[in-house]
Amino acid sequence: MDKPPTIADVAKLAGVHKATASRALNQRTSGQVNAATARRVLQAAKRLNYQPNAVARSLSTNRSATVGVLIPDLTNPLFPLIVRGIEDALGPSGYTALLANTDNDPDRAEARFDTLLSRRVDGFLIATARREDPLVVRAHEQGIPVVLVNRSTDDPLFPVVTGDDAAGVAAAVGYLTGLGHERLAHLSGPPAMSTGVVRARAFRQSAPAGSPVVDCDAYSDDAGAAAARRLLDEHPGVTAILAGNDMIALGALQVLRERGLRCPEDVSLIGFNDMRFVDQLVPPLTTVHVPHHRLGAEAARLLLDQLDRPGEPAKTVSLPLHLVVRGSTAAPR
Amino acid sequence: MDKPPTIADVAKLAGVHKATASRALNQRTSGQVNAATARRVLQAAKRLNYQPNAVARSLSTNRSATVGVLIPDLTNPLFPLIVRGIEDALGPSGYTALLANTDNDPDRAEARFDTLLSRRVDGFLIATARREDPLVVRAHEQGIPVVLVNRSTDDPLFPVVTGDDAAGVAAAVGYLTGLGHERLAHLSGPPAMSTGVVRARAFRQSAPAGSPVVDCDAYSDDAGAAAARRLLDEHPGVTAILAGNDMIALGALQVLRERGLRCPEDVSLIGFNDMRFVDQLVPPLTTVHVPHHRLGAEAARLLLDQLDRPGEPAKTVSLPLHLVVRGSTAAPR
DNA sequence: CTGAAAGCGCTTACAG
DNA sequence: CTGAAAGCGCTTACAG
Repeated sequence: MDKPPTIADVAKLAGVHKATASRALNQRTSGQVNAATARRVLQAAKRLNYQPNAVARSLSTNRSATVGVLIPDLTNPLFPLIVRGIEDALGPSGYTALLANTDNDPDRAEARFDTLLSRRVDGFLIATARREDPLVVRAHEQGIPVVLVNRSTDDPLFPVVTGDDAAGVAAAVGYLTGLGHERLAHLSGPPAMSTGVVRARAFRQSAPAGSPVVDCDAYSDDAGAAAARRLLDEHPGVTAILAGNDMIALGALQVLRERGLRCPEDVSLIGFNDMRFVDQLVPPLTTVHVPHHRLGAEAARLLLDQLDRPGEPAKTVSLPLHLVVRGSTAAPR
Repeated sequence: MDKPPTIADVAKLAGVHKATASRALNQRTSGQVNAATARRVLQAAKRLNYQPNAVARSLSTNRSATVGVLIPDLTNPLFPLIVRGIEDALGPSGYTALLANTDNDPDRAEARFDTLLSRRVDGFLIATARREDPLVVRAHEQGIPVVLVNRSTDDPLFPVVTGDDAAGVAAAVGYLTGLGHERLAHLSGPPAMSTGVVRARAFRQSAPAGSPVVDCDAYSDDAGAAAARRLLDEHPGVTAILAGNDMIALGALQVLRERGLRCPEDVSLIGFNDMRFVDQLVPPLTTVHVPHHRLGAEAARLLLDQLDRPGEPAKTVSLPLHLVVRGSTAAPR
């Protein structure tokens, strides 16, 4: 119940000045102090159960050992994986992630960004980027260290860690055509997001010329269902659908059922992400696996690099994806 | 790129002392300053785009406006809901949640707890409690404000927010017996957790005397599958299973398939939690719905209460649950 | 190798 | 109603 011990308490118990105690206690400076003295300080700290006050340290060093993480919504199963990747990579360096959900709302994102700034985060990991993102531009103007993860901006203002979507789409399309499908379609993600356009572009390049592409408003099952209805109305002969992501695939699956089309017998379906539980659907979903945990971990490492050595040339990382074949795909009849 | 403005900059621009600027800027103390002066300060702050430094404020007020949140694993779909509930309830008060994953490892939990303490969180929300939890005891001894959420300890050292598990189990069992089932069984959660024993106890009270209960080692599909195998080996005549949670139900469902038992025709199955996507399984899972978002929000509010008025009598909250009937249950044949 | 001092950016009794 | 001062708990040039 009493106040936790301060460095002054440790110094007094060890019989040294608190500056000396500080040096002894810090990895980086402990070499500056006599070994025997250092030992006394460490003992004193242990006896008092001393825990340095991170708030005070932040104020004096002007670094909070904290990074802001902007995600759309923790409740979307992709992001917990990314966040754990981030935390697992940050942990060993003593950094803590401060999470903020934007709900895909730019105003909310801006507000969260500001409160994170007022908490003096050392940098940001942004998983909410739109292709033209005023927040990202602002961060760049203010010279704040940032790494983009999962989604990118058109203008590459910062290092980015994404999956190799183009290759993933090519693999999916190749698998479908290899099965003998000729009438493919793509239910593409929102055009305001890099993942939406990159996957759509890759689809156009690898699928038979003229294969239909229908945009979804959002990465949601509802948007996917709406798009699937439009697609099937206009192109009833489609035998295989590549969805912009798994949520869209879920919506499409529901529409197939609605219309009495069997999957995969009548229409094959491929998702994107390999999110949790899609292997438990009926049929189990064939999808492109994205290593979200690694995405987060790589992004965190890149940010840590920036923080350690500002001004170093910033890498950009594209992680390989692979197709996971399950039950929602088959040769056309 | 230049340093962000401080309150001294604001004060200078407004032509007042920084103490006055501080008073004007803070809700609670703005009444102490002349209205016109206050207006000048606010204008100056706006012109400079002044954002108070939360770190400096924390050091001087000895409050960080930050709470530590201990969860087992963000990757388990229950917890993002709880966490969002917490964040949504904390937000309006200006508090930020600091998340820590314990992976159900007591040592990790202790380490996380300590680093959160060193960041001077004002209190904790603990979703990782075991029935006998040394960490909870320690928090209590140190007089730190804590609210337990989802799981409780045997010794009620702190306010707790949980679902009304007993009622939920009673509803599930009642529904099953109402359908005509007489040979029920329970695959119970880990006995080290309150949810495990509370649900098992309620099952014993509401199910026909002698109905078998098999413990699972963990709330996982693997543990659920193992337990289901043991159950079916010893009690092949069972016609309805109540699982300790949805993950256990998933494991059980898999074992039913393994053994060529149809669900719900041969065996009815009920889960617990109503986690995301269980409505998309085949068959869609009948389960007891737990309002995880509200659980988190209520717990956060209780903690905020404690923080506002320390020493107030602490409430304990038990939220009502309801059975969601879907396709995994039917009358016995 | 160690100490004395200043400073990080706020807040808050204490005077007036 | 406002200012001057002290203090929160650290770190880090600067001397010696």
